[in-house]
Amino acid sequence: MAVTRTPPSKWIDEGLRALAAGGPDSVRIERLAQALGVTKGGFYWHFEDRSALLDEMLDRWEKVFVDEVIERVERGGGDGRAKLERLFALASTVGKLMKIDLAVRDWARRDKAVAARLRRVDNRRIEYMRSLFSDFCPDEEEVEVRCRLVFSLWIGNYFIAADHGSRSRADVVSMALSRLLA
Amino acid sequence: MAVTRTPPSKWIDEGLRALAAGGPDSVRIERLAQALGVTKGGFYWHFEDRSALLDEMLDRWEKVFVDEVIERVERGGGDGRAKLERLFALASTVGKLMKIDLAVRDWARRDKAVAARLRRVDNRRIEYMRSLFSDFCPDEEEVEVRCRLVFSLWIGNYFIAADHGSRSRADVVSMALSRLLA
DNA sequence: TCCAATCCATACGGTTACGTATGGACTAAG
DNA sequence: CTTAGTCCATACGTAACCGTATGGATTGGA
Repeated sequence: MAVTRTPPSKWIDEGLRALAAGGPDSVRIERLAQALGVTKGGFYWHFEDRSALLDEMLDRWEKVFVDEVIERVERGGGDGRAKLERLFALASTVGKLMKIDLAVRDWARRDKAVAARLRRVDNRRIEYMRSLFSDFCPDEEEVEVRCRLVFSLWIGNYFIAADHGSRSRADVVSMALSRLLA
Repeated sequence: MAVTRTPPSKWIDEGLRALAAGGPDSVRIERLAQALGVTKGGFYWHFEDRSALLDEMLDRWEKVFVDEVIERVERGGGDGRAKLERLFALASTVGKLMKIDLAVRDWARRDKAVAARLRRVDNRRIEYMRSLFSDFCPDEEEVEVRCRLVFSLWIGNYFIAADHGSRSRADVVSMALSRLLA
């Protein structure tokens, strides 16, 4: 009946922080313990082993990242186009969350279980985007193409390091987005 | 005057293989040695330390990945549009090379030196694409936007896990590309 | 043949991290 | 206050890996 000084959620928080900073390989239990000001003694009370932590980190990511963003976009109201603009802006500015997303995305390339989760998440995102595009775009094929391009543009914004000469990258991305939402 | 049984290039090959499979953290000298059928004894003859290997791996990647692809595209001839199609197809099918590229791309997010290299490489790619688009697209702004979208589409093809309902992902990507090359 | 340079095997110490075992500390209930 | 349950500290054994030191093996040339 004692008070949990370091509940599982804190380990998960710190784990996600490490994941965002250095990928899954840098999620080390003893480092998390040090960051939390405790030893790993309590970790193995809450978790079976390291992979159990990784699983719960992904659970949290999967639950929060889609619902939270979609809910915030929906709360703003407006038509499909307005929501898409807000979705893109929101997903691009969360920063901290974005880094976790990118780390998971890379992690999925070498772990089948993570890949399955990512597929679920990405499909829900595409599904939501599809519903928004359908508001003002009648051609189904065109909707799919635009979903793909907007999603790719968003990902590319973080994985592509190129500049665009005199133009700023943000400007080019913004112009591309406005064409896709026309 | 002895023969080098395991020259630096072999260590670099094996290192790139490990990088593609598991990211930079999985490039372990003793594992590479085992894969090469030797011990690490010879490694420290050729390389100063582990980071020297990583550097030379990046040297190789930087030299080969742009020149090789561009040269193969150019050799095929045709107009800008044809070359762009070939560029996209070629870059998407190399597979093995693609995995290295993606690993470097993720690596760059947490290492400034790698990020600088990636910027150089991506800028050269964009530059090449820009020249190709300019062949049949007079508007400079439009060229930048299309470069960005094609590049993003290419990256997204590997980092996005979503499906498209009844349509195959390859079809959607292909449709998107043909729109961008119109 | 024999030398000398090149390359590799082996052994070592140091570090980091996993997972376990065990005991201690703290808290709420009775 | 006692007690039982919950949570954490500490210590341990094991494993992987880094980088070094040192000696042995191999090979082209004198």
